[in-house]
Amino acid sequence: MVRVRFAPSPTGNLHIGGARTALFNWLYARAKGGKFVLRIEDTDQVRSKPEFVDEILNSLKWLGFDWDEIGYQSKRFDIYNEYAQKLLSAGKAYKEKLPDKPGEAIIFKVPQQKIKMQDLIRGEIEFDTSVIKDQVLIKSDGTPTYNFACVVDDATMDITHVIRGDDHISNTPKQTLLYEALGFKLPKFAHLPLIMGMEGGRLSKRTGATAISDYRKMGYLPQALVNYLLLLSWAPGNNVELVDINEAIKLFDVTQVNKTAATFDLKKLNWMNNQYLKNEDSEKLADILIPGLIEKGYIGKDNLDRGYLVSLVKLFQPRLTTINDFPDWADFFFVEEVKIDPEAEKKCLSQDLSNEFRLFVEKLDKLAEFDILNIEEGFRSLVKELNIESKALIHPIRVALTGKTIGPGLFEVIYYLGKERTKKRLSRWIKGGGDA
RNA sequence: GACCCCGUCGUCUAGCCUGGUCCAGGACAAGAGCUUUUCAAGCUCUCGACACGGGUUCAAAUCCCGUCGGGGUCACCA
Repeated sequence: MVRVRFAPSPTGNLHIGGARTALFNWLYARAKGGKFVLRIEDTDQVRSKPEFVDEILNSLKWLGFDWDEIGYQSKRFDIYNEYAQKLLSAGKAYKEKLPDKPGEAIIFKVPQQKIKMQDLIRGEIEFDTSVIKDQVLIKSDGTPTYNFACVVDDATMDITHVIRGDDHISNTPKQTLLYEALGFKLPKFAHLPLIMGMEGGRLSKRTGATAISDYRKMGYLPQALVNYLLLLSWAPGNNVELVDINEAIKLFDVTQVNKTAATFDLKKLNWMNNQYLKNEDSEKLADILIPGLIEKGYIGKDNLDRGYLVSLVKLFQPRLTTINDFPDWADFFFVEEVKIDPEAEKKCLSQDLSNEFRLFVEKLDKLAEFDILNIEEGFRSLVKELNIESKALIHPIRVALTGKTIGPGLFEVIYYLGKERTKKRLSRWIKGGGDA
């Protein structure tokens, strides 16, 4: 039975790197029909905060990584002490009292030897432990150190595969020594390459957002983020980029993960998010958008026309990079007074188009049916009569109606805006009293 | 600095294990154009890489060695 674990420390948010480690562990567990164990590494009493535990758990849930078990290191101090005592009485560890420390620390005597470890991703890695100092097991305040708690936990929780970041590779010989000293069976190790920022080095806040919750706030879909993370250091083959998580479970294999560190590229994530956004069910997308629209005062809590909203979502869906783009781009559908972008006004509405606008309004009034096809037909006939280019009128009308030079097709916009609002917005640009 | 890991287009990668089918394929980005309704969507095209140097071999991105480059770790943090 495969048992893997993800062991975050609640001293901060769940970040991109952690999420990717969680993803690969979760995938491996699901692929092998094993268990995915969560272990909260909260031995640092000062820096660990319960709100970070909540934040991490919520982010994992949002990403869709359900866990089978959860444990907290802070509840296992007795166990760590028990094993430390064993090493002490076996003569493999000793106590030390430092003048500036409260109590005695328990320290592991590091035996000098060569260690060969097998890594599922990298193959054989060799270390000479003579360069490693004796390791503190239990600190003088009675709490265990990371490497010790980690070994005791992984062994006693029957973890079969330790899948973690590359940065732990040099912890592995230290831990291997502890497994041997304690008589524990060694798990299999797989060290994932790190995710780096665009400017090189570790992904950091300077380079961009690192917290998963930030990506959620920025309007990324969890499926898109997971798919993007999946493609960092792993590829399903056959030039496939968009891979459904259930498909990934079938195809994933840790041993095929790359060895090279990957750079986090927001542009590709954006593309990926757009792919998922355009394929997402419009009803579902509307549901995701509703809270934000209510918050902005764009729609009412009680009197919202869901069908109408879904139509608008469909209009913008292919273009959205993030969920948050929708309220920004579709704002003109929800407010009475359109905010006209000054640049757009200068570009498209600086000349007097009173006559053209008035004639267009007349066309709209004469339509047998106010629908997209008829609106376009009316417009086309007007342009023909005026003997002008379509775009000479389309762009000014778009700016007058939406305040923007870009957006969905104009005739759809007019249809969903409705005749009255369209006329009202056009009349503002008709000199000498538009009677709309 | 010591130790460890890594090195294919700007970025993510396929190919490497099992040398020839690779004058290296795909995706993102970028650039150009088309879409005579914009683009933030769509379509088409272009640009662009085996880090370098030695071997081994009839043949090397693929195997070996060295150099260089990048990253990580060296805490009574995790």
